Amino acid sequence: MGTVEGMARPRKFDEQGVLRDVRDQFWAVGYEATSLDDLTRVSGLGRGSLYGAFGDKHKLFMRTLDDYVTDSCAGMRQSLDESERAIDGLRGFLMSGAGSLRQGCYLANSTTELAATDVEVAERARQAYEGIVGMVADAVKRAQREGDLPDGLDAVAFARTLQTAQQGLVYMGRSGLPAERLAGVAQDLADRLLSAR
Amino acid sequence: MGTVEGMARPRKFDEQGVLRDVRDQFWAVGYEATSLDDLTRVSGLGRGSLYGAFGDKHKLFMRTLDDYVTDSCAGMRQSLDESERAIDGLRGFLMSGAGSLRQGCYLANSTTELAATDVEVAERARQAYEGIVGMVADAVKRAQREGDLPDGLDAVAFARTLQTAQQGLVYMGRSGLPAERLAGVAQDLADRLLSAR
DNA sequence: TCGGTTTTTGACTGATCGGTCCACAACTAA
DNA sequence: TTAGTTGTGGACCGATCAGTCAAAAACCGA
Repeated sequence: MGTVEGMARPRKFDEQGVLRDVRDQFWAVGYEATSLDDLTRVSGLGRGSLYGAFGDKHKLFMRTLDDYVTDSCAGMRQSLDESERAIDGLRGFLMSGAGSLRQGCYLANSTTELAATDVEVAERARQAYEGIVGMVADAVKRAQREGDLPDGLDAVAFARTLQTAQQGLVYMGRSGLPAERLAGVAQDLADRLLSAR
Repeated sequence: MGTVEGMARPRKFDEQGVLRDVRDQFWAVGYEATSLDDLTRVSGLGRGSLYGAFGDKHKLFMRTLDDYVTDSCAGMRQSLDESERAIDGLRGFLMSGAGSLRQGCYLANSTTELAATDVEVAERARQAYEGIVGMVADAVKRAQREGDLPDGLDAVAFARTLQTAQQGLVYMGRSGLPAERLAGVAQDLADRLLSAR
């Protein structure tokens, strides 16, 4: 950590790089199936360094999950905000569920594996989905102002519907549905849920 | 096993009951997080009996997964066939995704945890979803004949869309979305995807 | 009752688990 | 150079892992 005086030996590794490698390992095979030997292997760090820098396995995992959620939400926010018409952003949000394929969504995978037994993971998932619903609902309201969605729509409820459909796409990709079929489903869902009627 | 002669000691346990208890344990915490001690505890059987009757941990797991898939598919088929109008069966199928709540779907949970590394699980998931798509597509075709869905619809493509939405509901339930909100989303999705237009 | 067969039980094994610890390396300030 | 501090690597720990095995128990046909 940053020291105030008598600097001592500096770290040899790149923290962000290690977190990315560790996250990818958890992502690929899950939390329980990842051993500390796996983590030292993919990171190139010894156990002492890993523990000194990030704490135990669970703390390290939560760190990667938090970073992922933060980055993902920021990306979504930006993508939704940047689209000239909100309806295009919403379509992009929905279709993004078809993009991750076999890898799935790190948060979704972790939630499925752990949320029932790990309250910290459950709480992160709850916060993340609440945040996403809020962002999507904002975009829905903008689309309403822009005349692309009916005024009568309950923005928050509709945001949850879109989020559910998006997660369905993520799951079908994870489960092995071929990319072209997944893309077709995404297109179909977008047309049915987001077509200006 | 069934013996031909000199019958010997009969089994003390109920195979179906053991399989149910074991499945519930895997279902609750996942495959990797379940130890053999957990399995002996919930089943009441010793390790030898468990191995003698079902083989190792993975074989036992696959057995519970196969049974679950068989039962689930049979239930779906029956539910779809029994509905007087196919559109009602389809609605029931979609809404069933909101029924399992925190427990989720055993196959979906297992697929998320293992499909990326376990080809047997991946193959079971593929077969199951192909079968379900076929059943749902049959119901879609019936609904078309009954005038509740437009004739121009690609039944198989639309079946995949419904399945994706249903899995989205399952996931949102697993991730902790409160029951009443989940029910609302299910209702909304059903109205949007299955309303006779 | 008894021989033959299968089931049951739990002690046991080697491997691996997550986590700790410490000798040593690498650096800064003086 | 030296004292002080922190990072590194890997040996090591007790616990737990999945899986094996043999002795005892429980049943059958005869």
